[in-house]
Amino acid sequence: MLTEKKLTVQKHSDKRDAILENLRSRKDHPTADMVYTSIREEYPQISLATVYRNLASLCENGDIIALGAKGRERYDGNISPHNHFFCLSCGEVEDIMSPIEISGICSAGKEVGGKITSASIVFRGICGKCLENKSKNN
Amino acid sequence: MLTEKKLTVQKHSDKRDAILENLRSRKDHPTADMVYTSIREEYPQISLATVYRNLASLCENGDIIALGAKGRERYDGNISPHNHFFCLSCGEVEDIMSPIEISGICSAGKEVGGKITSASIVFRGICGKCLENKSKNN
DNA sequence: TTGAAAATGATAATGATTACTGTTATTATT
DNA sequence: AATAATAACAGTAATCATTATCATTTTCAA
Repeated sequence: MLTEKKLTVQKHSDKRDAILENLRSRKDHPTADMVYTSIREEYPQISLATVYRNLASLCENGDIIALGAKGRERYDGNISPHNHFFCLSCGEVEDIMSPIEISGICSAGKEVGGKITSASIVFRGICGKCLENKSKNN
Repeated sequence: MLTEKKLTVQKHSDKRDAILENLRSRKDHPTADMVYTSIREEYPQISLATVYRNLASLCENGDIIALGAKGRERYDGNISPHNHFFCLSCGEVEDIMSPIEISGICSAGKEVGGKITSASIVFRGICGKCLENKSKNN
């Protein structure tokens, strides 16, 4: 009945380290497949399943962030608080590093019956590149 | 080459009206499948594809909002500005109606090369129901 | 009424992610 | 160092939400 997650001890993994390092070293917000392509330069025989598995455990460890993108998930190796812009046209995600202040989160916390662990601002729109393409094609 | 979206004239559709009415009349944030189940009480022969199609066009019309939930999309018939809380455990979405003020969006807009069309705050955490279940099973 | 185009139902196809299985690597303990 | 337990792995099948296709029906302007 109770679906307890079996508590396991994580062992060392070169692949997981490499995936974390890969995400930390880049400034974009790659999909699992993009990480797979990139990491294969170092580990040509790595399996896509391994990439997915390690991305999931890195998220659980709090080492990286899953951005909650639609359709294909995107990951961020930068875990310092910042916000994101999602292009509705091409799916690209950009960092919004400008400091943004939110007032009223406290009352939001009271409104939710549960526990809030994170809050961030999601900006949506059309990125510069897509705007360009659009103007070319009209 | 240029993938122009063919400009079509939308014709009247009872199903689309019913789906919009369904979303407006409920306070939760159903998935496409949940809408399908509900709307079949009125239109037992409706196809799931029709539900998906109409949810998409209602979004394009600006009549409803897709919340960008992970895995399975969720829809909201309330288009007045408000924010949402996503439960990381069960996927439920709750409204955050408390007025929340954001300052600094302007500078964020400058930072993005493109055009920002919407901004909202995403709260994540564990909902009350999941917190309860967790405490029972420990 | 008629004809063009949108909407629909049924279902196949797609594509991202997860599950499974047999094998390999890690690590604590002899 | 050898052993044993189990986490991590590669390869691949399975899952599942969503989209595409296509033949038919409905809408609606002329």
